Amino acid sequence: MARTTKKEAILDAALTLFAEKGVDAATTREIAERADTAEGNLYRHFEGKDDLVRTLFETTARRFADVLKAEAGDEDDPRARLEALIQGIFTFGESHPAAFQFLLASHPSHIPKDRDLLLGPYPMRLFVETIVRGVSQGAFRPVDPVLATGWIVAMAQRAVLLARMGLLADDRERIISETVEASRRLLAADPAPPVGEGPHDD
Amino acid sequence: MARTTKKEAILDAALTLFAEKGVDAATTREIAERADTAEGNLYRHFEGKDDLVRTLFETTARRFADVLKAEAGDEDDPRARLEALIQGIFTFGESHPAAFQFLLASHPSHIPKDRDLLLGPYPMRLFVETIVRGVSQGAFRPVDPVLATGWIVAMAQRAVLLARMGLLADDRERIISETVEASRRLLAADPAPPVGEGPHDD
Amino acid sequence: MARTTKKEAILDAALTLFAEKGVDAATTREIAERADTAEGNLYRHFEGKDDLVRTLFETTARRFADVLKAEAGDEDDPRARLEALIQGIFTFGESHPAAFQFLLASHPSHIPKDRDLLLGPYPMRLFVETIVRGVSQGAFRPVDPVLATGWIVAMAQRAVLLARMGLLADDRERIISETVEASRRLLAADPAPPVGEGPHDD
Amino acid sequence: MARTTKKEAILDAALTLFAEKGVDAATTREIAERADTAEGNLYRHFEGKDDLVRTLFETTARRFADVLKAEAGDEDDPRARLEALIQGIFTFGESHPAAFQFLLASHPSHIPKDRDLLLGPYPMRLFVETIVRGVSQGAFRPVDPVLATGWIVAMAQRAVLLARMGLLADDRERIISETVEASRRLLAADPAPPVGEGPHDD
DNA sequence: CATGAATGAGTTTTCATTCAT
DNA sequence: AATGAATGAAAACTCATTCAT
Repeated sequence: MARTTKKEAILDAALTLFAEKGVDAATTREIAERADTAEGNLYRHFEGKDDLVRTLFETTARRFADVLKAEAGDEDDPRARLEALIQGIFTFGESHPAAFQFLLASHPSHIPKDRDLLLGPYPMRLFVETIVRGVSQGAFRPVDPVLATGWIVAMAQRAVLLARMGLLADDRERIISETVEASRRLLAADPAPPVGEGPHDD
Repeated sequence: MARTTKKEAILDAALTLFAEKGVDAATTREIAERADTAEGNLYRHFEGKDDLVRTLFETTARRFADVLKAEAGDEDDPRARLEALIQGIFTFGESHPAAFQFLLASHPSHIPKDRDLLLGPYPMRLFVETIVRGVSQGAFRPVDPVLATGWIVAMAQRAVLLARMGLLADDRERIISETVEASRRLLAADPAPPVGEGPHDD
Repeated sequence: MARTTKKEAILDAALTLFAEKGVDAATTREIAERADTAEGNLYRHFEGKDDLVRTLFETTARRFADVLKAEAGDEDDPRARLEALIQGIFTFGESHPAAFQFLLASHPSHIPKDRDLLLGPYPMRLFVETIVRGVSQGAFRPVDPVLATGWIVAMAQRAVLLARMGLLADDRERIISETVEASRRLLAADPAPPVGEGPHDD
Repeated sequence: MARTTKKEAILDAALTLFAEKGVDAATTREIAERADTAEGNLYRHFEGKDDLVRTLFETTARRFADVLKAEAGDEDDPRARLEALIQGIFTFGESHPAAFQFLLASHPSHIPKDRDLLLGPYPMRLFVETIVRGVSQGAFRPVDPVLATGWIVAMAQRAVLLARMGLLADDRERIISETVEASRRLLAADPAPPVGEGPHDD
């Protein structure tokens, strides 16, 4: 009683294999086998292996963004929203491990357009926007929002990887709260200095 | 009377190509061509492509560690030492761009032994040791040193990548000092609370 | 609408070439060419060249055994049966010259399991069984049946080879009858000695 | 304190490897390694691999003939001489196992000239000559001497192989005496029939 | 004589893609 | 839609032979 269509089965199989061994090392034959279909059938649903990769990048990135959005909800406060987004990275890493690995470990040469992934309609944008707003509202100290996004996303991703490799002693909850706390410190606005004695930036 | 041996030429060519297009996409033919040698000669110096990858991992990781050590010198203060190490990541990213890219972007399935790269005799260990010492001396707040190493290294690496992709407005110096400052905030020990009024942790 | 499948064509081509030039000297390219197919197709039907060799050993040995069985029919008398089996070696050598050559001239290092070919479910067993029976019935003189099988099979095979090389003056029929006669003399039971005057076997 | 020259070391190494894995499967690199010399040096002593094969065929065939001659001595009686020659096959098989295997198992395509090996100045000729003489003297029954040589040599060779494979229960001495006895029966002249009662051949 | 790096043509094998059914 | 045999270009790898030292 398969609820999934053949096309979905192919996408699933490909995603898993791409994550496991990398895009190049995964063969169309393996993908077809794991999707329990004929190799030729793959070309009825996709233009070729490249198309499969492209499609997967888009859907997994969108799925990632969806998880982040769901986690952030309509939270308005930049600090709370940012923390929810970070939590979302962990959630996604756990609920979609293959997608997480695929998005992270694919060689740049396979990524359709680097800028898009980072700044396009996809995941990173949510961070950048939140940080931009937080800085302008004074909730965060002034930093380049793209750089700060890079820092925070990289931190969370690395935390997921280290946890997955069994290199961290703490449990899941603790790792997340530690990483959230770290991001808080990273962006915390400095306490307002006594009037008339502010720092000189020049 | 070339100063470089053929073996070195092969390693160089392979490193560049592996970094550019990924290990799988780089062919032995390309490598040989770029090294200006016959394809077969590659197999006199290495057991095969895999051996080439393994060798490169080891030498580039070691080279990375050497740059970090050189940058840190015999600095003893954990704070200063950590900052020097971070500076080292940028230095290495600039002086050995192909090695940097290769170490970062190779698919895990090509990495000989993940644990070794992170905790073995190689780069990451320098960070972990420094943080352990800093925490025990009270210079840093108490954190899991492996997790903190992950954060900081990931931050710096991502900063190098973003800069390389032209996504950052600031100049090199500024990006480095920002990233160093970020790591400082990440690990800064909290000010000692007034006696008798400390926070309750339970 | 060829009656033969591509797989059979490949096996045929390989057998011929293996017999002609030896397993090592026959290339997959030649095999594919002679089978009128693409080289890659060879690897859909077989795991590799080794698999091809293995498969051919099994099928040709079985085919050899089949010819022997057909020739021996349900003949019960050990003498008659043995002579039919010897006749079978010649028949096989003529009807399947490539298979005959392949079985004979392949280097031991290519033979999957020497014992099997000689004593396993295959050709030689038929001889051994017949000789065992003949000895126990007193039709043959007492000899090690394995050794006797070796003698007889080797004799017949060598006769086929010498004939094929044009070194024998006699015609086919004569060579066969001579060889059969030779085997008869080889195994003939000694005439019962007059009672009381027999040789002492100590 | 090597008594052997480099050239001899190369011949030895090649013979062993050719016997073990076949001419094609043995590489010049292996041969050089086993001879403890440089690969290139092989080409100082021989024109190439083919020359090595040719040389080995000649020397091993000659060595085989020498063993046979030594065994036969100046024995004049055809029966005794033939039995000594058969004994010689076993002697050679034991004293020069690699040479024995090399002469036997090399693919025909590597054998310089089949006729020469069988009938030329080499081993087989000794058998043919002895049998021709034995037949003309009435010591042996009338048979094609080439065919009879083939039978007897094949029998002895096969006996050596079976013994080497551990398929024979009897000990060395017994196997030899059995094989000699077999050849005796093979060629024994029929008892002269009473005058006027000769056999009818039709 | 000796060495072993270098060569390049050749080998086995892989794999994305096509196509007849 | 589905199949899986077939294709062929390209991949990794081998190896007899050459050559500078």
